[in-house]
Amino acid sequence: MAQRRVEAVERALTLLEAFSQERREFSLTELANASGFYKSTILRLMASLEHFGYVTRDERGIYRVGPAVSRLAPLAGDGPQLENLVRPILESLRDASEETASFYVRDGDHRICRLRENGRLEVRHHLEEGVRLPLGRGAAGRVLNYETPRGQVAVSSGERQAGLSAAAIGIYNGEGELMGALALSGPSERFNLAAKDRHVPLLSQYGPRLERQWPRALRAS
Amino acid sequence: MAQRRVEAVERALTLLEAFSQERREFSLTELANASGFYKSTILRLMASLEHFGYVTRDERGIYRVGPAVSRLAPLAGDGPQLENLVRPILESLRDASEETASFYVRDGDHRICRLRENGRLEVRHHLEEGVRLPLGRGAAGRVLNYETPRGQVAVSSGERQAGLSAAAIGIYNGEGELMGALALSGPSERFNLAAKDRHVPLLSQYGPRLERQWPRALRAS
DNA sequence: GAAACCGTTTCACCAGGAGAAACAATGTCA
DNA sequence: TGACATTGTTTCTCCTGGTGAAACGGTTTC
Repeated sequence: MAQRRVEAVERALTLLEAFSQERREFSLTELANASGFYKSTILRLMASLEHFGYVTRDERGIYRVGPAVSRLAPLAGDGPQLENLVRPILESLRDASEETASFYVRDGDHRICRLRENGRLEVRHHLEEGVRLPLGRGAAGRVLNYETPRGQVAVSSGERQAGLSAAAIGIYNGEGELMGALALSGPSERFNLAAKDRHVPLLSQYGPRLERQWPRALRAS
Repeated sequence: MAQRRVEAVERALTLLEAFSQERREFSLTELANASGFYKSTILRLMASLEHFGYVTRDERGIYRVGPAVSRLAPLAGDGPQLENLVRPILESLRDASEETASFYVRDGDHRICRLRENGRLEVRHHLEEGVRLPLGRGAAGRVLNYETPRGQVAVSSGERQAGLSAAAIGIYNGEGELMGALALSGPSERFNLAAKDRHVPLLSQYGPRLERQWPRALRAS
């Protein structure tokens, strides 16, 4: 009886999951420890991933994420469309608040920072596009986890990371589906003072504006 | 006797290869036609890819590239490091030439546009990050295919696309390995006039400058 | 209302992948 | 210098589990 999924593929993808911002290089043995698979198995799986450019391997045998993902990344969600739509809003939010503005989408039981404009102040929340964070913790996390009613701004302080505060609002498309979360974040000491009077109103203003511009066909995935 | 690669994994990756800028949505049957695999096979492979977030599937059964690749993309090569290094140079080149500036890396028998700053003029070469182009054709393509001696600027006109001209120079690390190609491109009519006097010298100037800044550990993959 | 087309389910067969152990090539320490 | 540990690689047997083909049920088309 055929399964409904393919184990070998899932193992290969599990290996890819080991790579992260903090850990972007693996030797064979390290991958074996991280995944629990046999080295011979990993060797075969990684050879296929390497053949398609999803990982590279240098002369010392160290594995890294390869260029093929860079090719696919712009196709995720709706490629440049999302960027053209959201980026200008992030820039406005960043300039108006002087804090880091970002747009998160849900990815299973995590959330991914798809776009961000880092604040310009020396002390700021420095965020990278593509980082994967837990659902449920942090303002944007709770919004994407459906813990916040539509149209309401969630705020958090030190929830996911000590000293970091944030505010976020859900972005819904015309059919009422949650497309992502628009967020502002910065150091608690400064952020909390201005949150009520400035950051929350900003999101209440720009969130619905973004929703109004949201194209019917765009799913930020 | 065990193979040295895993067939099921390669089939899954072949399915991902079907997606491109021009074609970012597939129904099951379309994928079957594009890949030649049986529909039942595709259903299983895609279920695994979907489970890990590499593709998504909407209520109508349409497949799209999923958010997991957005998570991995910043890890490719050396993530933000490459961007922080090359982006400022692209901006300078773009401003000095008024044409589109880009940075390509090799990916097997193709090249990928990793970073770009599009020109600001109305008639311009509009390029997207992540596009995959053939090796061997176009100035950057020939550079990455080792058809141009180190330090020399390659020029092309209408080679890959009619009406499009470009100039490119190879970027080598301290060990003399080719890391990528720095390129300028624009509409032939305008570009060719200024190429000899402005664009080629600009690349001769910025190419070596980038090489001097290139960190020992950075491999753009 | 038949034909065409779609996505999905089922199942027998056997290719091919997992697992384990053996092996080779370095690296490390006494 | 030699023993031992650690790394990546190869080999081989067994049997899982993936492929391929056909059948199924729903929807659209004409």
